[in-house]
Amino acid sequence: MLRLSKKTDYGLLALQYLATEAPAGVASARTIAERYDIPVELLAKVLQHLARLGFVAAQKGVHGGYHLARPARAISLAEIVEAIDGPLAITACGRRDEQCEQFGTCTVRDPLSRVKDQIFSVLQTMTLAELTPDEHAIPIVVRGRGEAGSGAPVEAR
Amino acid sequence: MLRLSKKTDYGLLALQYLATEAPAGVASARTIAERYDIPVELLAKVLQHLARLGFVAAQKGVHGGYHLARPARAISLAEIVEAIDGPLAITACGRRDEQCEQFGTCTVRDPLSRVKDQIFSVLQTMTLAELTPDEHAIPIVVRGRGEAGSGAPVEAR
DNA sequence: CTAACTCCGACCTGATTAGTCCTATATTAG
DNA sequence: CTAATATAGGACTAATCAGGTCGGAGTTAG
Ligand code: SF4
Ligand code: SF4
Repeated sequence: MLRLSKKTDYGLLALQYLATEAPAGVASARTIAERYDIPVELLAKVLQHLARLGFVAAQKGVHGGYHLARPARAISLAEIVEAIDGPLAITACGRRDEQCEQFGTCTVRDPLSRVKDQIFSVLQTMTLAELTPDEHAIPIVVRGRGEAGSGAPVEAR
Repeated sequence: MLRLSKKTDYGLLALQYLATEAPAGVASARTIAERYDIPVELLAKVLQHLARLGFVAAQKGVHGGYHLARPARAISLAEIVEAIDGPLAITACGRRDEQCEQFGTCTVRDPLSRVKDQIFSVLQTMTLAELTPDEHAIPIVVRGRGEAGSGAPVEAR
């Protein structure tokens, strides 16, 4: 159904919190979890993972917590999604290793791969800084062939 | 992981077959299933579903089968995906009914909805006719604001 | 030193999906 | 008419994966 996992959802929520709401940009897993009513341990795991990959820095101890390790504008959605959900793939043949039964005879693999690249591109052009509802989004237009404007371009509200 | 279901994958394969390979544009579920080595019953169910929604027309009987009910150029990927996998949604709050626990406090719902619209737009601008690897794809560039890192615009081979 | 608080890694469980099976109905070749 | 072949549709089972939970290790205030 083309959905991204709840973990990713929570991750985005947490990162967005650290980027905008958190006092001094620091907050513990517990604080964030209570703010959004997320299972503490689960969010903790997500943050741990993000810490290992260098998105956030962790501080143990009594007044510890997490804070962004990189500026919000330098973190793309694509990075976050791939960090938590693994490499982006819309089909089962998502990059080497596991290839589906009909890999050899498949005639839609390449075209679908192109679609995947386009989706990836969409995710890559949006940064964490633009994720907030406050900051008015910059209009982004997806240009298709020929008729540029026709394809229902997504605009800022 | 942002993946579309195997059913959809099979559906695309079948429709693409009917659009290009099938002699006289007609083929039975069995034929297609054997062509791609897909479980017959499963593909049959997918095709039945597509028939009910008017994508293909079914002909029962000894030399029956399915054929496209609409021209390939008039069928977008978005339609097919939504027909089989249900309404496109990248989050759990995918349109009314089921809303997740943190619906009220969520601060990323709206931005993510915009992302969804963009992805939908990508799927909508691609038709079944362009799904074939033969037909050389027209370069499609997703324009964001100035240069998103590796950018990697999607090009025709 | 120790108690409170935090991050950390492994485990378990329920939901979704992929796949199977069985029966009914319609069409046509012979 | 009858046998073969095709769609139609439901119900059932198996496998996979995401969501959630548990106990443990490290760090710091007092
Ligand atoms: S090889 Fe073809 S059928 Fe298999 S997962 Fe990739 S696109 Fe789908
Ligand atoms: S409401 Fe927010 S947290 Fe819940 S599914 Fe939608 S985007 Fe995710």
